[in-house]
Amino acid sequence: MSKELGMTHKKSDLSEWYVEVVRKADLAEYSPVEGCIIIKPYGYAIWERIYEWLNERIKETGHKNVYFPLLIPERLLKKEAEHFEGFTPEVAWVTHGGKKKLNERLAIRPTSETIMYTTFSKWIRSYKDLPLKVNQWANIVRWETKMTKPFLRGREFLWQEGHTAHRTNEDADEEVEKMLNVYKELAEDVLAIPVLAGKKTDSEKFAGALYTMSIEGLMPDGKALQMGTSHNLGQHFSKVFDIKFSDEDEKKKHVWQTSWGVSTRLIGAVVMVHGDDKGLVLPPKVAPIQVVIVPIPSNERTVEEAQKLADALHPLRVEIDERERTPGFKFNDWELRGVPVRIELGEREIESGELTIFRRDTRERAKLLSKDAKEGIERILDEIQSNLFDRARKFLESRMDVAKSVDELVEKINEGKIVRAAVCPEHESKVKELCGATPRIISGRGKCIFCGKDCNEVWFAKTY
RNA sequence: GGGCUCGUAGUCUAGUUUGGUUAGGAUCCGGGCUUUGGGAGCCUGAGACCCCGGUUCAAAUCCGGGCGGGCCCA
Repeated sequence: MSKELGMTHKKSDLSEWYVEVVRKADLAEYSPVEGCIIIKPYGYAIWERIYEWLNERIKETGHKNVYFPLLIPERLLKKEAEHFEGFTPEVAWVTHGGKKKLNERLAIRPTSETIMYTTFSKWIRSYKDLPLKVNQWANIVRWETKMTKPFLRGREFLWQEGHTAHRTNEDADEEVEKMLNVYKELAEDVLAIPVLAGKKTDSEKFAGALYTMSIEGLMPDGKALQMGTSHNLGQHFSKVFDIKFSDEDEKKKHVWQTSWGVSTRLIGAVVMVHGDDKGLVLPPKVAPIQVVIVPIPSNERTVEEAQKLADALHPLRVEIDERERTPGFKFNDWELRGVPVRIELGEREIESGELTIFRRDTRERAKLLSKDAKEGIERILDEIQSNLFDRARKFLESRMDVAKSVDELVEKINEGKIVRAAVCPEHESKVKELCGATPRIISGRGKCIFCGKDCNEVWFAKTY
């Protein structure tokens, strides 16, 4: 046998482990384009689980899907100064059409506010047109110069971006919060990743927003990962894109806007948070395959039994592994791919009427009466889902801490914690200088640990 | 942005220091036999020196430049 088949890095070497598990579990591979990955069928299937759940929620909350162009004329991108400033360093430009140089460069969208809002101004005439609530599923290009990592940071990624326009700021506030909560629910209930949710500091907010809210997960190395953002754009964009409506009082007013998004980065978070030394561990709700049946040996009789069992388990996502490999090979292979439940089905099981069930999260075997298969497996999948969440929650809680002084903050950050500390905006950069941590979200109010001034208390952590 | 490293079949690697047989092995892949409860075995076939230039009788090996990967630090 070869060690190269399985994982060679321990999860404690997180960075190398991560890249190895992404490749060996067949989620993604590198492409000929620097910084751009190929998402393989197994990885894409995880995205489809996220897509299906979230798309449903986006519609339930009153949004409609649309599609706007990939290319954004430079003059539109430039309109909102702060936005342009913020995105300029990482915009990729189209300068030629065939052999002809374009009169005006076209940006490949780094986000779609500017192209969408140009059109919003035509769609919105009256308060009766509000709220306008749309969403698009699209790809995005941001020319990252920092080290890229599959799913977590790349030059192109897939996401959804919601864009809404409202009559009042209160309505916009409500929308921002509502969608943040949808994201929190996605992270915690579907991906089994506990998150901190709240408002960003001004230094970390979206370029052009009034304020930004986000959900932040904590990775095993103590670095925080921004997993979703929801922005109140105020009237910054409606003023420059001239999105006005006639209100009931017959006055022309600018709309209040929001935008919000999550991306394929979530796949990276799932890998990091739940995986172990044997490879991927997928929460049942996003696992492309929830149950794999390994017939032992793979012959007519066992495969027939496996097929009956698979039928009985409908509509769970079940795969029967009929490959001409030994059981041991298959066990290792499916563990590497993180399938939550494996059923070992051989003569023993057929004769005894008891199934052998292996749980990926605990790596333990149990017996289950064949006739109770459906409800038994469903129960186990639920248990795995909540066990993964509990495990991650305990980890997060063990790494949450408070600092009352600068030394304490630096010390705790260096221990891989996410630390609450009051730091005024002028001293945020000092924190980064001292320990590499940046403000994640605002947690409350306090007196700055540097200068004693009244200010926000903020969660600090190193980040991806 | 700074530093350190590494590019040999699909994958992992030996060979590079000290230039010189047909570039060796493992795995994967195809065919055949055999086997199946934690990465089985035998036979057989196919498959590689990142690119460009230089030095040399001779370059995977030395030199220069590119391109690409990984790690660490700001």
